[in-house]
Amino acid sequence: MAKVQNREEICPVTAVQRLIAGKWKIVILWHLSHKTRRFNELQKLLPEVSRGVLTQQLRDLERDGLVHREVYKEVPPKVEYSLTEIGQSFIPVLDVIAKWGKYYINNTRLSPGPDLARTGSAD
Amino acid sequence: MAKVQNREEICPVTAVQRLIAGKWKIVILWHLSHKTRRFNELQKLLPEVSRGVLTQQLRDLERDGLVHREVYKEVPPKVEYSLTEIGQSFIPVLDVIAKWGKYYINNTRLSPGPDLARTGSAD
DNA sequence: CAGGATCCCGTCGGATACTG
DNA sequence: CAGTATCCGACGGGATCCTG
Repeated sequence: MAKVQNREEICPVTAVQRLIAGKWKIVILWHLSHKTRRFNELQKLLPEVSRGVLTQQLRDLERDGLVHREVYKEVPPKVEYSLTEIGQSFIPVLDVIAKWGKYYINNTRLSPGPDLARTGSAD
Repeated sequence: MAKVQNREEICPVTAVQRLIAGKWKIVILWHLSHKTRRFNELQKLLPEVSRGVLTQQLRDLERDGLVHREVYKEVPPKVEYSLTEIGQSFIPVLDVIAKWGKYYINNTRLSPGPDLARTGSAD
C-alpha cells in the first residue's frame, strides 16, 4: 500500500483553517458566491480593505484553487474574479457559516469592538 | 432610524471570521466537539501548540461564549474544557467544514505542509 | 482600471521561565 | 497539572507610491 504522501493524514479542519486564514478571505468568497465581480466592485463591497491587501488575498485564493482570475486584455484593464468549481463547492459551507453567524449574533451580547464590516449580506 | 444596535448590520460571515481567527481555534473546537477535554489532553492532541498559545486561544473561545471552562479546586489542579450551548450549535458548522476539507484535499494538489509541486500537471 | 513594490507597524504565535 | 508572565520574531495587513 503506497502511502500516498500525507494527504490522508492531513487534518481537513486544519486545511480549511489555512485556506480561510486571511482576514477577508471568507467575505471575499461570500461576495463571489453571489456573482462574478470585477476588482473594482470588490473594492466597493469591501471599503475597509486596501487595494494591496485585497489583491493579495485574491491571489491566495487563486493559488489555493478557489478563485478564478480572468484578465481581459483591454484598455482600460478589466479583471473578473469568480469561483472555481472547488470554490463553488465551498458555497454550502459559506451558507452554514453565515447562518450560524446570524444565530450567534442574535444569541450573544456581542462586543463589536473594532467595527465589523457591513457587507450587505443581511438576508 | 435609531441604529441602536448594529447587531443587524453586522456581517455574520465577518463575525464568524473573527471568532475563528486564531490559528488553532477551529481545531480546538473540533476536538471539544467530540468530548470534554482536560487541558493536558488538548496539549497531547495538539503537540504543535505551546501551552501559552493554547491557553490564550481557549480563553478567547471562552470569552466569545463558545467554550466552558470548569475548574476543579483540587490538588493537583484539574481543568476541563467543553462546548457551551452556543459552542455546540457550532458543531454542524465544524462538520460541514471538515467534510468539505476532505473533499478539498482529495481534489487538489496542495501542499499544506511539505512540498508537493502544484506546477505542471494541468487538468 | 488593476495591480506591483515598499515600508511600517501591530498583532499573533512560539519559546522560555516561573507559580499556585 | 495548569496555568501566568514575558520577550521576541515572524507574519499579516494597512498606507503610499509607482506602473502597464
